[in-house]
Amino acid sequence: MPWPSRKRDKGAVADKKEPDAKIAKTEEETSDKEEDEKSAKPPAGSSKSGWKNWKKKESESGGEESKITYCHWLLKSEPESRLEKGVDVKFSVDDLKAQPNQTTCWDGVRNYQARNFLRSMKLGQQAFFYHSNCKEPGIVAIVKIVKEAYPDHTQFDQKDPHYDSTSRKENPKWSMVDVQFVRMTKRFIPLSEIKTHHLAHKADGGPLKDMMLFTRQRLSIQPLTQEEFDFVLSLEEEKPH
DNA sequence: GCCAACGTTGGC
DNA sequence: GCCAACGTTGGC
Repeated sequence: MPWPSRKRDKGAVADKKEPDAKIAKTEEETSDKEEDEKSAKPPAGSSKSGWKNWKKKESESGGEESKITYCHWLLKSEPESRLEKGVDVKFSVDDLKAQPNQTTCWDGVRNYQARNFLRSMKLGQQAFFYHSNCKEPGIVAIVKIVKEAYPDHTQFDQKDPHYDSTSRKENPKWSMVDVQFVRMTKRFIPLSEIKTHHLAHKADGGPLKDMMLFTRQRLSIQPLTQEEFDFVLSLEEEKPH
């Protein structure tokens, strides 16, 4: 499931050693191959125009399948307290700003499609910070990727709500990135308003017609096209709806 | 708190 | 490999 990301208040960030995730053992190496393939591509029905800014990435292992590289993202996080296995999973933009360097690791993602998107994130790319499962869902801030995917240590922590007993240290299933606060959006951009545009654009072919917030509603890590990102960003200059 | 959407699991 | 049961997400 697309877990909302959870960050502990550790300020747990990048400089710690990655475990020996590199030494892939043999038994499990194929365990997530099929999931790798099935996600990380545009929805079947999407028009090419919607994805035109996505660049192809050559596969290093001999071109069996070209994958798409995305440029912008939307990250969901829950700003209101909620217990999961006894642990509060709340993480609002204020919590992010309170971290050292206003940076956090985006741990707890336990959905293969979301994981694959995490793994395709590149340093410096920007993402919307989205508040979900709360009174006023919507976009509150912009963050950027400051460390590319590396193993999510919480999968090995039995006390973590997202512990995964099936994941091996030699071949971790789950990844995370580090993200840093960039700025608040000039105003809160509510889901309802984005949805209004999405519905209009479905009729008139506008930039939000295929936005994953609505076509893949439960995905916690979502790519945005340049057009989608730019359009949503343009909303911050406008009167609230 | 309700419940629709939808991903995962497991029986067959 | 199908698909019903189940569990979670997340808007409302």
